[in-house]
Amino acid sequence: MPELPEVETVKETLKLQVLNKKIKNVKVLYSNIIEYPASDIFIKELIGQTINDIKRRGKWLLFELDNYYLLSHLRMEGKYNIRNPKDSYDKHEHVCFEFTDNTELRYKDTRKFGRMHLICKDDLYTSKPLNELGLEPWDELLTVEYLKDKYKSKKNPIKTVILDQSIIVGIGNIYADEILFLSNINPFTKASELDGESLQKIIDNTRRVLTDAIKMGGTTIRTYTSSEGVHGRFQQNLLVHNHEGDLCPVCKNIIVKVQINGRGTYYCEKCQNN
DNA sequence: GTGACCACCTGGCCGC
DNA sequence: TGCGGCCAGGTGGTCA
Repeated sequence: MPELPEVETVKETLKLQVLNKKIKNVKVLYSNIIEYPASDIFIKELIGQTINDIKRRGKWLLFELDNYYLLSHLRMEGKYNIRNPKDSYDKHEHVCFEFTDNTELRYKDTRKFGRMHLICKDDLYTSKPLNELGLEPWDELLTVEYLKDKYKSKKNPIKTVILDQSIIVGIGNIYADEILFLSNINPFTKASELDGESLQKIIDNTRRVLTDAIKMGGTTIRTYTSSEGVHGRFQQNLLVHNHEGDLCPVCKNIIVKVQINGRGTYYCEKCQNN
């Protein structure tokens, strides 16, 4: 499933494929994907716009157009593919952007969880959804003091809180397990009970894990691949996630899987004792 | 403000 | 072999 490194990989791939292309028409085949505005307005406003740049904020892709930003969240299995207009539609292709050069960018999403917003350029960071996002992992404002302040009232397990996109963006279930393992932090520990040393480890290992994952093109688990079927290689580096019953790479204890607030969580009971 | 729970959605997997 | 039920997951909404 796309987390920050996967979105970064998709962004870079798309920049090579659709930059400076002008939208001739838009087809919305499953309107629930379009969160804002109504799909008929979404289509009308997109026609004639050119894709001038593609950025990323957290797990959101930001297509910079002439007058708008098209925001796209891939959620679980969203992906983009360049197609020929003559290609038949896959049943999971829900939105199609037709370009003036006779190519198409199609949004495919097996589970239909992905969402798109069309936001006026001036409102990008003051309106939903970007105004509710926390700090990027590499933001210099991400410090122990920042996390102490954000976590002081959080009684939930750190595994739950580290996924909170209003504090740090980009961490999903896979990387949360890896970050907590590298930080020797038990996923059940209440966020408010973490000391400064543990918070610093979370910051350092978040940056380390996500940087490494981006270098390797992200992680491909189960059905997820990025644009054009590019497979990430970081899954080979996963130390605990998806390793239930395997030996811990550090202490050789058995890695266990538990549920924390409904999320599958993999960890080593011996190494992760803080 | 916070936490718990549910809905969204479909393919894969498992047990019968 | 076929069927039913459960699971996976990120996010937003509702309610206490």
